[in-house]
Amino acid sequence: MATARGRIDKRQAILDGAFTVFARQGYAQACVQEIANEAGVAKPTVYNHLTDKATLFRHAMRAAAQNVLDQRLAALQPLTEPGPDLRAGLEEVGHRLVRLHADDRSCALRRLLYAELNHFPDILDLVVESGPQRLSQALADRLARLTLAGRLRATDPDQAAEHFLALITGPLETRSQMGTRRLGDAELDEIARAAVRTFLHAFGVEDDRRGSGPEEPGLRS
Amino acid sequence: MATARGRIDKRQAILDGAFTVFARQGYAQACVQEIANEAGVAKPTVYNHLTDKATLFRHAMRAAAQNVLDQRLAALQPLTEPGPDLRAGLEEVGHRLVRLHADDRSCALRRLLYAELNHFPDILDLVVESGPQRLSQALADRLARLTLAGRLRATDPDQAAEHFLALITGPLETRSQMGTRRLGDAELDEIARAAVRTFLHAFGVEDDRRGSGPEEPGLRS
DNA sequence: GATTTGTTGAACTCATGAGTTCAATTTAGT
DNA sequence: ACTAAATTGAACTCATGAGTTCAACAAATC
Repeated sequence: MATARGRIDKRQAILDGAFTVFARQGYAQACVQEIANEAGVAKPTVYNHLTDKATLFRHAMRAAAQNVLDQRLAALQPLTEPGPDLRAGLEEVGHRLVRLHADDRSCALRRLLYAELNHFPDILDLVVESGPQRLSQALADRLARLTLAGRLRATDPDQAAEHFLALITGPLETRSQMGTRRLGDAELDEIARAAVRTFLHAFGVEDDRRGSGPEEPGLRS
Repeated sequence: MATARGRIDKRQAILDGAFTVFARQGYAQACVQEIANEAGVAKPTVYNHLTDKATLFRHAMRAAAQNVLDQRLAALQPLTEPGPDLRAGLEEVGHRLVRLHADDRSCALRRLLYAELNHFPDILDLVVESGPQRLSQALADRLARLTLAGRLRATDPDQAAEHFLALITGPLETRSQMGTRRLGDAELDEIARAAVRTFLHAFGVEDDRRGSGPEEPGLRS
Protein backbone atom coordinates (compact mmCIF):
# COMPACT_ATOMS: atom_id res chain seq x y z
CA MET A 1 0.00 0.00 0.00
CA ALA A 2 2.44 2.65 1.16
CA THR A 3 5.64 1.03 0.02
CA ALA A 4 6.91 0.70 -3.53
CA ARG A 5 5.63 -2.07 -5.75
CA GLY A 6 7.87 -4.71 -7.15
CA ARG A 7 8.46 -8.39 -6.79
CA ILE A 8 11.85 -8.22 -5.15
CA ASP A 9 11.59 -9.69 -1.70
CA LYS A 10 7.90 -9.64 -0.97
CA ARG A 11 8.10 -13.05 0.53
CA GLN A 12 10.48 -12.03 3.27
CA ALA A 13 8.43 -8.93 3.99
CA ILE A 14 5.34 -11.11 4.31
CA LEU A 15 7.01 -13.49 6.73
CA ASP A 16 8.32 -10.61 8.83
CA GLY A 17 4.99 -8.88 8.88
CA ALA A 18 3.24 -12.13 9.67
CA PHE A 19 5.41 -12.74 12.69
CA THR A 20 4.91 -9.18 13.88
CA VAL A 21 1.14 -9.42 13.65
CA PHE A 22 0.94 -12.94 15.05
CA ALA A 23 3.09 -11.81 17.96
CA ARG A 24 0.77 -8.88 18.61
CA GLN A 25 -2.57 -10.64 18.17
CA GLY A 26 -2.07 -14.36 18.48
CA TYR A 27 -2.83 -16.79 15.69
CA ALA A 28 -6.60 -16.81 15.70
CA GLN A 29 -7.10 -13.09 16.23
CA ALA A 30 -4.57 -12.09 13.59
CA CYS A 31 -6.26 -11.44 10.28
CA VAL A 32 -4.53 -11.88 6.98
CA GLN A 33 -5.52 -8.43 5.76
CA GLU A 34 -3.63 -6.88 8.65
CA ILE A 35 -0.60 -9.01 7.90
CA ALA A 36 -0.74 -7.84 4.30
CA ASN A 37 -0.89 -4.23 5.46
CA GLU A 38 2.03 -4.75 7.84
CA ALA A 39 4.07 -6.23 5.01
CA GLY A 40 3.05 -3.45 2.60
CA VAL A 41 1.43 -5.93 0.27
CA ALA A 42 -2.01 -6.84 -1.05
CA LYS A 43 -3.93 -9.72 0.41
CA PRO A 44 -3.91 -11.91 -2.73
CA THR A 45 -0.14 -11.53 -2.84
CA VAL A 46 0.05 -13.21 0.54
CA TYR A 47 -1.94 -16.16 -0.75
CA ASN A 48 0.20 -16.17 -3.86
CA HIS A 49 3.31 -16.91 -1.82
CA LEU A 50 1.87 -19.00 1.01
CA THR A 51 -1.18 -21.10 0.47
CA ASP A 52 -2.73 -21.00 3.91
CA LYS A 53 -2.94 -18.93 7.02
CA ALA A 54 -1.61 -22.04 8.76
CA THR A 55 1.42 -22.47 6.50
CA LEU A 56 2.02 -18.74 6.74
CA PHE A 57 2.18 -19.18 10.49
CA ARG A 58 4.48 -22.16 10.28
CA HIS A 59 6.95 -20.45 7.98
CA ALA A 60 6.95 -17.26 10.03
CA MET A 61 7.60 -19.25 13.20
CA ARG A 62 10.37 -21.25 11.61
CA ALA A 63 12.15 -18.13 10.39
CA ALA A 64 11.85 -16.40 13.76
CA ALA A 65 13.08 -19.48 15.62
CA GLN A 66 16.09 -19.72 13.34
CA ASN A 67 17.01 -16.11 14.07
CA VAL A 68 16.70 -16.52 17.81
CA LEU A 69 18.75 -19.70 17.84
CA ASP A 70 21.56 -18.17 15.80
CA GLN A 71 21.80 -15.22 18.13
CA ARG A 72 21.88 -17.44 21.19
CA LEU A 73 24.56 -19.72 19.87
CA ALA A 74 26.65 -16.67 19.04
CA ALA A 75 26.25 -15.51 22.62
CA LEU A 76 28.31 -18.46 23.83
CA GLN A 77 31.35 -17.24 21.99
CA PRO A 78 33.21 -15.85 25.05
CA LEU A 79 33.47 -19.40 26.35
CA THR A 80 35.28 -20.77 23.29
CA GLU A 81 38.59 -19.28 24.34
CA PRO A 82 38.05 -18.43 27.97
CA GLY A 83 40.46 -15.92 29.44
CA PRO A 84 42.10 -16.25 32.82
CA ASP A 85 39.01 -14.92 34.56
CA LEU A 86 36.38 -17.63 34.30
CA ARG A 87 33.79 -15.69 36.24
CA ALA A 88 34.11 -12.77 33.84
CA GLY A 89 33.60 -15.06 30.87
CA LEU A 90 30.52 -16.66 32.36
CA GLU A 91 29.10 -13.29 33.27
CA GLU A 92 29.64 -12.05 29.75
CA VAL A 93 27.71 -15.04 28.41
CA GLY A 94 25.08 -14.47 31.05
CA HIS A 95 24.69 -10.84 30.06
CA ARG A 96 24.26 -11.73 26.44
CA LEU A 97 21.79 -14.53 27.07
CA VAL A 98 19.75 -12.41 29.43
CA ARG A 99 19.48 -9.65 26.88
CA LEU A 100 18.53 -12.01 24.09
CA HIS A 101 16.00 -13.77 26.25
CA ALA A 102 14.42 -10.46 27.25
CA ASP A 103 14.26 -9.30 23.65
CA ASP A 104 10.85 -8.55 22.21
CA ARG A 105 10.97 -11.05 19.38
CA SER A 106 12.28 -13.76 21.65
CA CYS A 107 9.46 -13.19 24.12
CA ALA A 108 6.93 -13.13 21.33
CA LEU A 109 8.26 -16.39 19.96
CA ARG A 110 7.97 -18.08 23.34
CA ARG A 111 4.46 -16.77 23.82
CA LEU A 112 3.27 -17.90 20.41
CA LEU A 113 4.87 -21.25 20.93
CA TYR A 114 3.11 -21.79 24.24
CA ALA A 115 -0.12 -20.47 22.83
CA GLU A 116 -0.40 -22.63 19.74
CA LEU A 117 1.18 -25.84 20.98
CA ASN A 118 -2.14 -27.63 20.87
CA HIS A 119 -3.13 -26.39 17.47
CA PHE A 120 0.23 -26.82 15.75
CA PRO A 121 1.99 -29.76 17.38
CA ASP A 122 4.51 -29.78 14.56
CA ILE A 123 6.03 -26.37 15.31
CA LEU A 124 7.28 -27.84 18.54
CA ASP A 125 9.81 -29.86 16.60
CA LEU A 126 10.87 -26.85 14.58
CA VAL A 127 11.32 -24.62 17.58
CA VAL A 128 11.99 -26.55 20.77
CA GLU A 129 14.16 -29.24 19.27
CA SER A 130 16.29 -26.72 17.46
CA GLY A 131 15.98 -24.21 20.30
CA PRO A 132 16.90 -24.72 23.96
CA GLN A 133 17.99 -28.27 23.13
CA ARG A 134 20.75 -27.14 20.79
CA LEU A 135 21.74 -24.24 23.02
CA SER A 136 22.05 -26.49 26.04
CA GLN A 137 24.09 -28.93 24.00
CA ALA A 138 26.47 -26.24 22.81
CA LEU A 139 26.90 -24.85 26.30
CA ALA A 140 27.54 -28.33 27.68
CA ASP A 141 30.33 -28.72 25.14
CA ARG A 142 32.05 -25.59 26.41
CA LEU A 143 31.61 -26.59 30.02
CA ALA A 144 33.06 -30.01 29.30
CA ARG A 145 36.20 -28.41 27.95
CA LEU A 146 36.44 -26.23 31.03
CA THR A 147 36.02 -29.26 33.25
CA LEU A 148 38.80 -31.11 31.47
CA ALA A 149 40.97 -28.05 31.95
CA GLY A 150 40.32 -28.33 35.67
CA ARG A 151 38.43 -25.07 35.90
CA LEU A 152 35.08 -26.59 36.87
CA ARG A 153 34.24 -29.38 39.25
CA ALA A 154 33.97 -32.80 37.65
CA THR A 155 30.24 -33.19 37.16
CA ASP A 156 27.94 -33.96 34.29
CA PRO A 157 28.34 -31.11 31.78
CA ASP A 158 24.77 -31.55 30.55
CA GLN A 159 23.52 -31.12 34.08
CA ALA A 160 25.68 -28.04 34.58
CA ALA A 161 24.52 -26.47 31.33
CA GLU A 162 20.90 -27.17 32.15
CA HIS A 163 21.23 -25.54 35.54
CA PHE A 164 23.17 -22.57 34.23
CA LEU A 165 20.46 -21.82 31.71
CA ALA A 166 17.77 -22.35 34.32
CA LEU A 167 19.46 -19.85 36.65
CA ILE A 168 19.54 -17.33 33.81
CA THR A 169 16.08 -17.71 32.35
CA GLY A 170 14.07 -18.57 35.44
CA PRO A 171 14.60 -15.35 37.39
CA LEU A 172 14.34 -13.38 34.16
CA GLU A 173 10.97 -14.89 33.44
CA THR A 174 9.53 -14.18 36.86
CA ARG A 175 10.97 -10.68 37.16
CA SER A 176 9.88 -9.57 33.72
CA GLN A 177 6.42 -11.04 34.38
CA MET A 178 6.67 -13.37 31.43
CA GLY A 179 8.11 -10.70 29.21
CA THR A 180 5.51 -8.03 29.84
CA ARG A 181 7.53 -5.82 32.16
CA ARG A 182 10.54 -4.15 30.64
CA LEU A 183 13.65 -4.51 32.79
CA GLY A 184 16.44 -1.97 33.02
CA ASP A 185 20.03 -2.83 32.15
CA ALA A 186 20.98 -2.74 35.81
CA GLU A 187 18.44 -5.36 36.72
CA LEU A 188 19.41 -7.55 33.79
CA ASP A 189 23.05 -7.42 34.82
CA GLU A 190 22.13 -8.23 38.39
CA ILE A 191 20.26 -11.34 37.23
CA ALA A 192 23.25 -12.52 35.23
CA ARG A 193 25.71 -11.83 38.06
CA ALA A 194 23.55 -13.66 40.58
CA ALA A 195 23.19 -16.64 38.27
CA VAL A 196 26.95 -16.88 37.76
CA ARG A 197 27.52 -16.51 41.50
CA THR A 198 25.26 -19.44 42.31
CA PHE A 199 26.60 -21.45 39.39
CA LEU A 200 30.22 -21.04 40.46
CA HIS A 201 29.38 -21.92 44.04
CA ALA A 202 27.84 -25.14 42.81
CA PHE A 203 30.12 -26.06 39.92
CA GLY A 204 33.28 -24.00 40.36
CA VAL A 205 36.62 -25.20 41.72
CA GLU A 206 38.06 -23.41 44.74
CA ASP A 207 40.59 -21.44 42.72
CA ASP A 208 37.92 -19.75 40.71
CA ARG A 209 35.41 -19.28 43.47
CA ARG A 210 37.27 -16.37 44.95
CA GLY A 211 38.89 -15.62 41.64
CA SER A 212 37.79 -12.11 40.83
CA GLY A 213 35.50 -9.22 41.48
CA PRO A 214 34.23 -8.07 44.83
CA GLU A 215 33.41 -10.96 47.05
CA GLU A 216 29.70 -11.59 47.19
CA PRO A 217 27.78 -9.52 49.69
CA GLY A 218 25.96 -11.12 52.55
CA LEU A 219 22.45 -9.78 52.41
CA ARG A 220 21.49 -7.63 49.48
CA SER A 221 18.63 -5.59 50.78
CA MET B 1 -27.72 -32.31 28.53
CA ALA B 2 -26.45 -35.54 30.04
CA THR B 3 -26.37 -34.51 33.69
CA ALA B 4 -29.30 -33.81 35.95
CA ARG B 5 -30.95 -30.44 35.81
CA GLY B 6 -30.94 -28.10 38.72
CA ARG B 7 -29.56 -24.75 39.68
CA ILE B 8 -27.29 -25.93 42.45
CA ASP B 9 -23.75 -25.52 41.30
CA LYS B 10 -24.11 -24.82 37.61
CA ARG B 11 -21.80 -21.88 37.99
CA GLN B 12 -18.91 -23.97 39.21
CA ALA B 13 -19.52 -26.54 36.50
CA ILE B 14 -19.46 -23.77 33.93
CA LEU B 15 -16.18 -22.37 35.21
CA ASP B 16 -14.60 -25.82 35.27
CA GLY B 17 -15.82 -26.66 31.81
CA ALA B 18 -14.70 -23.30 30.53
CA PHE B 19 -11.18 -23.82 31.79
CA THR B 20 -11.07 -27.29 30.30
CA VAL B 21 -12.16 -26.09 26.89
CA PHE B 22 -10.02 -22.96 26.94
CA ALA B 23 -7.05 -25.13 27.88
CA ARG B 24 -7.76 -27.44 24.98
CA GLN B 25 -8.54 -24.86 22.30
CA GLY B 26 -7.20 -21.50 23.38
CA TYR B 27 -9.38 -18.48 23.94
CA ALA B 28 -10.31 -17.53 20.41
CA GLN B 29 -10.88 -21.05 19.11
CA ALA B 30 -12.97 -22.13 22.07
CA CYS B 31 -16.65 -21.71 21.34
CA VAL B 32 -19.21 -21.10 24.03
CA GLN B 33 -21.44 -23.91 22.81
CA GLU B 34 -18.65 -26.38 23.45
CA ILE B 35 -18.07 -24.97 26.91
CA ALA B 36 -21.77 -25.38 27.62
CA ASN B 37 -21.63 -28.98 26.46
CA GLU B 38 -18.55 -29.65 28.58
CA ALA B 39 -20.33 -28.21 31.61
CA GLY B 40 -23.51 -30.16 30.85
CA VAL B 41 -25.50 -26.98 30.50
CA ALA B 42 -27.36 -25.01 27.85
CA LYS B 43 -25.75 -22.07 26.15
CA PRO B 44 -28.13 -19.40 27.50
CA THR B 45 -27.38 -20.65 31.01
CA VAL B 46 -23.76 -19.75 30.48
CA TYR B 47 -24.72 -16.22 29.53
CA ASN B 48 -27.08 -16.14 32.47
CA HIS B 49 -24.19 -16.60 34.89
CA LEU B 50 -21.35 -14.86 33.10
CA THR B 51 -22.15 -11.95 30.82
CA ASP B 52 -19.35 -12.29 28.31
CA LYS B 53 -17.00 -14.81 26.83
CA ALA B 54 -14.28 -12.49 28.11
CA THR B 55 -15.52 -12.41 31.69
CA LEU B 56 -16.08 -16.14 31.49
CA PHE B 57 -12.43 -16.47 30.61
CA ARG B 58 -11.32 -14.16 33.38
CA HIS B 59 -13.29 -15.97 36.06
CA ALA B 60 -12.17 -19.38 34.86
CA MET B 61 -8.54 -18.26 34.90
CA ARG B 62 -8.84 -16.73 38.34
CA ALA B 63 -10.34 -19.90 39.79
CA ALA B 64 -7.70 -22.11 38.20
CA ALA B 65 -4.89 -19.85 39.38
CA GLN B 66 -6.22 -19.92 42.91
CA ASN B 67 -6.23 -23.71 42.89
CA VAL B 68 -2.71 -23.95 41.59
CA LEU B 69 -1.38 -21.43 44.08
CA ASP B 70 -3.00 -23.19 47.03
CA GLN B 71 -1.50 -26.51 46.03
CA ARG B 72 1.94 -25.00 45.62
CA LEU B 73 1.91 -23.24 48.95
CA ALA B 74 0.89 -26.49 50.59
CA ALA B 75 3.85 -28.18 48.95
CA LEU B 76 6.22 -26.09 51.07
CA GLN B 77 4.92 -27.66 54.25
CA PRO B 78 7.88 -30.02 54.82
CA LEU B 79 10.06 -26.94 55.37
CA THR B 80 7.97 -25.53 58.18
CA GLU B 81 9.35 -27.97 60.72
CA PRO B 82 12.44 -29.32 59.00
CA GLY B 83 13.77 -32.55 60.39
CA PRO B 84 17.44 -33.27 60.99
CA ASP B 85 17.98 -34.11 57.34
CA LEU B 86 17.76 -30.85 55.45
CA ARG B 87 18.48 -32.43 52.10
CA ALA B 88 15.59 -34.83 52.55
CA GLY B 89 13.24 -31.95 53.37
CA LEU B 90 14.31 -29.95 50.34
CA GLU B 91 13.97 -32.99 48.12
CA GLU B 92 10.49 -33.62 49.41
CA VAL B 93 9.51 -30.06 48.54
CA GLY B 94 11.22 -30.46 45.20
CA HIS B 95 9.28 -33.61 44.44
CA ARG B 96 6.00 -31.99 45.27
CA LEU B 97 6.71 -28.84 43.29
CA VAL B 98 7.90 -30.79 40.28
CA ARG B 99 4.75 -32.86 40.26
CA LEU B 100 2.50 -29.87 40.62
CA HIS B 101 4.35 -27.98 37.94
CA ALA B 102 4.07 -30.92 35.57
CA ASP B 103 0.37 -31.31 36.23
CA ASP B 104 -1.98 -30.91 33.31
CA ARG B 105 -4.00 -28.05 34.74
CA SER B 106 -0.87 -26.23 35.80
CA CYS B 107 0.62 -26.54 32.32
CA ALA B 108 -2.64 -25.44 30.76
CA LEU B 109 -2.78 -22.41 33.01
CA ARG B 110 0.73 -21.37 32.06
CA ARG B 111 -0.01 -21.84 28.37
CA LEU B 112 -3.20 -19.83 28.47
CA LEU B 113 -1.48 -17.13 30.45
CA TYR B 114 1.32 -16.82 27.93
CA ALA B 115 -1.10 -17.00 25.06
CA GLU B 116 -3.54 -14.30 26.12
CA LEU B 117 -1.18 -11.88 27.84
CA ASN B 118 -1.65 -9.32 25.09
CA HIS B 119 -5.40 -9.62 24.91
CA PHE B 120 -6.08 -9.73 28.66
CA PRO B 121 -3.41 -7.67 30.36
CA ASP B 122 -5.42 -7.74 33.56
CA ILE B 123 -5.20 -11.49 34.15
CA LEU B 124 -1.49 -11.01 34.64
CA ASP B 125 -2.21 -9.34 37.96
CA LEU B 126 -4.58 -12.09 38.97
CA VAL B 127 -2.21 -14.89 38.10
CA VAL B 128 1.40 -13.82 38.18
CA GLU B 129 1.21 -11.48 41.13
CA SER B 130 -0.60 -14.06 43.19
CA GLY B 131 1.34 -16.91 41.61
CA PRO B 132 5.13 -17.33 41.50
CA GLN B 133 5.49 -14.10 43.43
CA ARG B 134 3.68 -15.41 46.48
CA LEU B 135 5.30 -18.82 46.23
CA SER B 136 8.77 -17.33 46.06
CA GLN B 137 7.96 -15.13 49.03
CA ALA B 138 6.73 -18.06 51.10
CA LEU B 139 9.77 -20.15 50.23
CA ALA B 140 12.09 -17.26 51.07
CA ASP B 141 10.49 -17.09 54.50
CA ARG B 142 11.29 -20.74 55.15
CA LEU B 143 14.83 -20.36 53.89
CA ALA B 144 15.35 -17.33 56.09
CA ARG B 145 14.44 -19.38 59.13
CA LEU B 146 16.85 -22.07 58.06
CA THR B 147 19.59 -19.50 57.57
CA LEU B 148 19.06 -18.10 61.05
CA ALA B 149 19.28 -21.64 62.38
CA GLY B 150 22.68 -21.92 60.73
CA ARG B 151 21.61 -24.58 58.29
CA LEU B 152 22.08 -22.50 55.15
CA ARG B 153 24.82 -20.08 54.19
CA ALA B 154 24.11 -16.45 55.03
CA THR B 155 22.83 -15.08 51.76
CA ASP B 156 19.78 -13.23 50.58
CA PRO B 157 16.81 -15.58 51.14
CA ASP B 158 14.90 -14.05 48.24
CA GLN B 159 17.79 -14.82 45.97
CA ALA B 160 18.03 -18.36 47.27
CA ALA B 161 14.31 -18.96 46.84
CA GLU B 162 14.38 -17.55 43.32
CA HIS B 163 17.25 -19.83 42.35
CA PHE B 164 15.74 -22.88 44.00
CA LEU B 165 12.53 -22.45 42.03
CA ALA B 166 14.48 -21.76 38.85
CA LEU B 167 16.44 -24.99 39.29
CA ILE B 168 13.18 -26.88 39.72
CA THR B 169 11.06 -25.39 36.96
CA GLY B 170 13.69 -24.64 34.34
CA PRO B 171 14.84 -28.21 33.67
CA LEU B 172 11.27 -29.42 33.99
CA GLU B 173 10.14 -27.01 31.33
CA THR B 174 12.81 -27.99 28.84
CA ARG B 175 12.58 -31.72 29.44
CA SER B 176 8.81 -31.85 29.22
CA GLN B 177 8.98 -29.73 26.06
CA MET B 178 6.83 -27.01 27.58
CA GLY B 179 4.45 -29.49 29.09
CA THR B 180 3.75 -31.50 25.96
CA ARG B 181 5.86 -34.53 26.77
CA ARG B 182 4.76 -36.58 29.74
CA LEU B 183 7.59 -37.44 32.10
CA GLY B 184 7.86 -40.57 34.18
CA ASP B 185 8.13 -40.47 37.95
CA ALA B 186 11.77 -41.49 37.78
CA GLU B 187 12.66 -38.54 35.60
CA LEU B 188 10.68 -36.15 37.77
CA ASP B 189 12.50 -37.36 40.87
CA GLU B 190 15.84 -37.04 39.13
CA ILE B 191 15.06 -33.40 38.29
CA ALA B 192 14.20 -32.63 41.90
CA ARG B 193 17.27 -34.43 43.26
CA ALA B 194 19.59 -32.63 40.84
CA ALA B 195 18.05 -29.27 41.73
CA VAL B 196 18.56 -29.88 45.45
CA ARG B 197 22.10 -31.06 44.84
CA THR B 198 23.05 -27.87 43.03
CA PHE B 199 21.13 -25.76 45.50
CA LEU B 200 22.89 -27.23 48.51
CA HIS B 201 26.29 -26.85 46.84
CA ALA B 202 25.54 -23.19 46.37
CA PHE B 203 23.60 -22.35 49.51
CA GLY B 204 24.27 -25.16 51.99
CA VAL B 205 26.66 -25.12 54.92
CA GLU B 206 29.40 -27.72 55.05
CA ASP B 207 27.62 -29.85 57.63
CA ASP B 208 24.64 -30.43 55.42
CA ARG B 209 26.47 -30.77 52.13
CA ARG B 210 27.56 -34.29 52.86
CA GLY B 211 24.61 -34.78 55.13
CA SER B 212 22.79 -37.74 53.69
CA GLY B 213 22.12 -39.99 50.80
CA PRO B 214 24.67 -41.42 48.39
CA GLU B 215 27.34 -38.90 47.57
CA GLU B 216 26.79 -37.36 44.19
CA PRO B 217 28.15 -39.31 41.27
CA GLY B 218 30.80 -37.90 39.03
CA LEU B 219 29.46 -38.29 35.54
CA ARG B 220 25.92 -39.54 35.07
CA SER B 221 25.91 -41.00 31.64
C1' DG C 1 7.44 -2.58 -27.91
C1' DA C 2 5.16 -6.96 -26.98
C1' DT C 3 4.56 -10.69 -23.82
C1' DT C 4 4.56 -12.87 -19.61
C1' DT C 5 4.44 -12.93 -14.86
C1' DG C 6 3.46 -10.95 -10.38
C1' DT C 7 0.84 -7.37 -7.96
C1' DT C 8 -3.11 -4.72 -6.70
C1' DG C 9 -7.63 -3.29 -4.88
C1' DA C 10 -12.24 -4.25 -4.61
C1' DA C 11 -15.92 -7.02 -4.35
C1' DC C 12 -17.47 -11.47 -3.56
C1' DT C 13 -18.82 -16.30 -1.20
C1' DC C 14 -19.13 -18.88 2.61
C1' DA C 15 -18.43 -20.72 7.20
C1' DT C 16 -18.17 -19.88 11.94
C1' DG C 17 -19.40 -18.31 16.17
C1' DA C 18 -20.97 -14.57 19.72
C1' DG C 19 -24.90 -13.16 21.81
C1' DT C 20 -30.19 -12.96 21.89
C1' DT C 21 -35.02 -14.25 21.90
C1' DC C 22 -38.75 -17.13 23.28
C1' DA C 23 -41.98 -20.52 24.45
C1' DA C 24 -41.86 -24.71 27.00
C1' DT C 25 -40.28 -26.94 31.09
C1' DT C 26 -38.05 -27.77 35.42
C1' DT C 27 -36.78 -26.69 40.03
C1' DA C 28 -36.72 -24.15 44.56
C1' DG C 29 -39.15 -21.86 48.07
C1' DT C 30 -43.36 -21.51 50.78
C1' DA D 1 -50.04 -27.45 45.27
C1' DC D 2 -48.55 -22.95 43.69
C1' DT D 3 -45.59 -19.36 42.31
C1' DA D 4 -41.35 -17.27 40.88
C1' DA D 5 -36.91 -17.97 39.19
C1' DA D 6 -33.80 -20.64 36.55
C1' DT D 7 -32.99 -23.88 32.68
C1' DT D 8 -33.50 -25.58 28.15
C1' DG D 9 -33.36 -26.24 23.07
C1' DA D 10 -33.98 -24.23 18.90
C1' DA D 11 -33.94 -20.79 15.88
C1' DC D 12 -32.44 -16.34 15.05
C1' DT D 13 -29.32 -11.85 14.02
C1' DC D 14 -25.20 -10.07 13.01
C1' DA D 15 -20.26 -9.33 12.65
C1' DT D 16 -15.92 -11.10 11.32
C1' DG D 17 -12.67 -13.08 8.61
C1' DA D 18 -10.64 -16.88 5.40
C1' DG D 19 -10.00 -17.64 0.85
C1' DT D 20 -11.29 -16.51 -4.16
C1' DT D 21 -12.21 -14.06 -8.40
C1' DC D 22 -11.26 -10.59 -11.72
C1' DA D 23 -10.15 -6.68 -14.37
C1' DA D 24 -6.60 -3.17 -14.37
C1' DC D 25 -1.79 -2.52 -13.83
C1' DA D 26 3.34 -2.71 -13.08
C1' DA D 27 7.78 -4.97 -13.95
C1' DA D 28 10.99 -7.92 -15.88
C1' DT D 29 12.25 -10.70 -20.21
C1' DC D 30 12.86 -11.02 -24.92
